[in-house]
Amino acid sequence: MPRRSQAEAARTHDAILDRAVTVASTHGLEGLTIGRLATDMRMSKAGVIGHFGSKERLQLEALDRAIDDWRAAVWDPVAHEEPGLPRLLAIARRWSEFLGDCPFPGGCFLTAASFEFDDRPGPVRDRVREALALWLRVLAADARRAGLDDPDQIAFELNTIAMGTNSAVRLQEDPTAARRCRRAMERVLTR
Amino acid sequence: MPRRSQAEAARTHDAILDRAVTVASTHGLEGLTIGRLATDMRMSKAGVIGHFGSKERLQLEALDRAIDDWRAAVWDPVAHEEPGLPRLLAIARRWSEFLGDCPFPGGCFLTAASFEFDDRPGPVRDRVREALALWLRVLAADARRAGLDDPDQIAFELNTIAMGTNSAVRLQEDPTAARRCRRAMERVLTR
DNA sequence: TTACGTTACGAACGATCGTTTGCTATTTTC
DNA sequence: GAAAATAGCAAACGATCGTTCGTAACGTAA
Repeated sequence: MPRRSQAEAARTHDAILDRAVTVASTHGLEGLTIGRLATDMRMSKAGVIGHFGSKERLQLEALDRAIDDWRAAVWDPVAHEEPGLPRLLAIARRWSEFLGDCPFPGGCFLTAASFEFDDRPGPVRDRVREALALWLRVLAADARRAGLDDPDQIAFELNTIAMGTNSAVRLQEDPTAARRCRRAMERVLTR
Repeated sequence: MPRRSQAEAARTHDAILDRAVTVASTHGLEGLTIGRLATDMRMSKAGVIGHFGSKERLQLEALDRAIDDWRAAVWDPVAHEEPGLPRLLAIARRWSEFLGDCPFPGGCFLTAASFEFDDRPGPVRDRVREALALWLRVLAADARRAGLDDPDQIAFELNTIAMGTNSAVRLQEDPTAARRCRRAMERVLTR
């Protein structure tokens, strides 16, 4: 295959990332391999890695892509809601829907990455941690605005519910998980 | 190294499993490799795998060991408590202590395995799922005994809190996570 | 039109993966 | 005491890992 134009190369880059996010959602960011990605994309390994320089940078770009996707799916639809309890309730609804019917075949990418890298120092872990910490601050800020007691505890609880729900959906294949998730979150918010 | 007696071989077997559980708690059951295990144990790869037959059987034995350890650390100390709310509160205390100060360097093994294998069919996933389902039934039974509304929802919520707490402890290195975990569980039980 | 930059390839690198084979040394069994 | 069973090793298997190299083909800018 000959060289493509720069515009086409950018599309190739994107397509590789799409595939990377899909594969990593089930096999993990570490289980993601250049060779498999190359086969899937009908490219050479060198052609794939050439777009990123190293596997770690590929992992980081895939992670950023997944974060963007997540924000677009969960945060953007509710960002316009009134800050405080109304927005928290909207988040509870949207978040649990997202977990119950996830766009990635392996469930929530960020939850999986959290557990995969929680004990492995490096830029991937740092990035996951940063994204999660930001989200916890967003939740706590709205909880404070809503006048709820101990906003950090509220944020903590909402996040644990979401992570556990991912497991209930994927591992236990519990069809009621999304409903239970929303119910649990609403209980936290309205007690 | 010459052959050892059967009693010594059993000890070797156990020592390999100990190491396997430790390594897998941070690197995952898939990141666990025979070669690394052999180096750690100062054995040959063949000597290691000879005890288990295949990597998958090693994974399953390590998983069973981790399940036993977990039960000894969390369930056994509270099993004698009065079934119902008293035991659930004891579980909340013991479980959150366990999560905050885990014997494995990589945090709760079962939580990690849940997320690692939740989308990968096979005996490992089946075993994790079975163990978790059993635990959920135990929790729900006590919740029912306690007269709590929707016992399955209670079990679901307690489990999500535990899983999320593991992430807060490991990834966020949140020193208040264990306390928040216990508080969240008690709120679920006494509302 | 020429020169340069870049995409992507094929091939190879050393390392490591899980597993198998052949063997030795020892324990266990008869 | 002879024979069978077995723990563990050394070496090698083919496969795959991430990465590097040289090169061809093409787009882009001078």
